[in-house]
Amino acid sequence: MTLRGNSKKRAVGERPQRASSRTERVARAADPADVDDDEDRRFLAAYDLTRYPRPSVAVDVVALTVEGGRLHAALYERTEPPQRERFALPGGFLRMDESLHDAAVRLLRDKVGLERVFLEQLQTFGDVHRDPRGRVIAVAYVALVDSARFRGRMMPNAQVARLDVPWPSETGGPVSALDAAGSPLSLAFDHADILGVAVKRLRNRLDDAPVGFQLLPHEFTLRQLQEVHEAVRGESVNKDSFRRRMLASGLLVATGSREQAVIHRPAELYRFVRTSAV
Amino acid sequence: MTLRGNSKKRAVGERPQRASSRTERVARAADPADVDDDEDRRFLAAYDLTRYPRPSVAVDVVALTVEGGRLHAALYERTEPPQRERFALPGGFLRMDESLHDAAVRLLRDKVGLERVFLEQLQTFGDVHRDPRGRVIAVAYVALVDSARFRGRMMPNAQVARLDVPWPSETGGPVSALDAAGSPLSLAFDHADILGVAVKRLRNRLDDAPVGFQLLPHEFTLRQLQEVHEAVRGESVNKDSFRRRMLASGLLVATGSREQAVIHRPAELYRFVRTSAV
DNA sequence: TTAATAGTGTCTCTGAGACACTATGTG
DNA sequence: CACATAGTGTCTCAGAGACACTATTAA
Repeated sequence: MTLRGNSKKRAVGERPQRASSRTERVARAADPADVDDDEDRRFLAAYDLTRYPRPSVAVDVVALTVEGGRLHAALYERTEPPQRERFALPGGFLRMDESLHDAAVRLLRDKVGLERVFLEQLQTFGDVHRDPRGRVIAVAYVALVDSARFRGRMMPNAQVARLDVPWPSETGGPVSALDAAGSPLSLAFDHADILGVAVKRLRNRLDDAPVGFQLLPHEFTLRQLQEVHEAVRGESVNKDSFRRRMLASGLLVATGSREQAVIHRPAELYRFVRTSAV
Repeated sequence: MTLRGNSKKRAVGERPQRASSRTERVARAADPADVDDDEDRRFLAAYDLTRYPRPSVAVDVVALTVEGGRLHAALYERTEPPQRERFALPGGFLRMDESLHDAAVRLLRDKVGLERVFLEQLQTFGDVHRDPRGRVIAVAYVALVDSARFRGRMMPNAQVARLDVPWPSETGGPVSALDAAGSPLSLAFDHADILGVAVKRLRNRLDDAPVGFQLLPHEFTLRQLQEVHEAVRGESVNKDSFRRRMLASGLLVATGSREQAVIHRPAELYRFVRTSAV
């Protein structure tokens, strides 16, 4: 490894050539990719990341659904301090052997009983005093769920709480959660802010991304899809242009069957076509 | 705190009333906000977050600019292992007394010499093996900078490297960085992916958000703004409709003065009007 | 005057909103 | 049959692209 000084003067970005003679092989060993392997191995053997102060890292999941034309989120009443009796997002601390995404999947499975749902990173919240236990940064994820999948899965201290979004369009701001009677729930930590960011992001994504189908059963009518969009946006949308836009998007495919047991003309059932971009 | 059992049976979401009698004051003390204060204080005194394993948390900044009609990012050649001689985003570990945003501001100031620039959280990267030193999650920020502000501020082992984005539209994927001669730089860790997510996000935001002005000096011509948009999108945009859209957006205000020392008709200089939404 | 870009006027095309109309199920 | 909602046809309006034309500066 005496070539270190020389190798550093090598033209930046120069690519190693295939080589067979002795000198060329030495030159090739000076390529960053090879140097790393040897040098790093020794460096890392003596290196201890945990010498330095580290925050705790939590993963919180905003599991959103639409029920009765309104946005809802899964919340748990905390049974242990701190902030006992307040309502919190399902969450927990990141384990050392799982990725952030895997942690969100695990928490959704263990705390809400849901698997195979749309899941996407939202944002990381890192204010110094956001958690009274100490320095905890929270990586928030958003899950979009068909409301039927919640049935019977909620724990006794949990509920799917209706969200009250006090701002129009994509303004942003905290969001409050209401119980079945319409009274506001006391939210733990900065979870009202996290809910607000989740709703804001979802409203934004509705315009361009193939989002919204995840909040419905596998087969659905255009009317149902429109009601989901209206619930997310918090305002009514034009029926005609909504139909045209959705049918023209190529994201929907007609199943040929129609909805059952309705008092009026039954609508065509559609299915979501997952595009290559997703 | 013997009311705990009772207070848990209290109707969910019930609001505390203002009260003065003894019994009412006890009932009021059962409100979560008050319970927390007392109960939490004792709980937290005995609680130690650091008993549990924690990852390290780094903050990495993607400082983007446009030079010569091309996107560039500030990169540092690593002088210490691991991955010495590879190029990395300016970054560092989060301190316990600063928020994530404050850390990004500090790193931008200390490592790139920039202050008061547009800065926004991008995404958090948390694959288990993304850093050979151990479990490190990285919260990435994007800074948008007028290229003139880089002049003379770069450290000797740093450069503003041209980005080569190998995908069209908002497809996504890793992005490579090129040196002045056009040869690819070897990027450290998962920083090619982080750059890719940064470019993808910027392309998306260009459509709806007041973004792009941050990449230009305080006063600029419409032509300059168009070149920035073209550099970000990686494709040419229609001049006429770009002008109309920008002027109609209300985000620009004419200064009344015109550009100097050009070989042709000088263009009006505009300034960015920060809207209330931002 | 010429070169080069700034900036305007106008035509067409496309997509959204509005609205009237027809279609098809239940009771 | 009436009722309620599904679904279609068509008009209008606004914004984007295209393109021709005028304006203004330096050399």
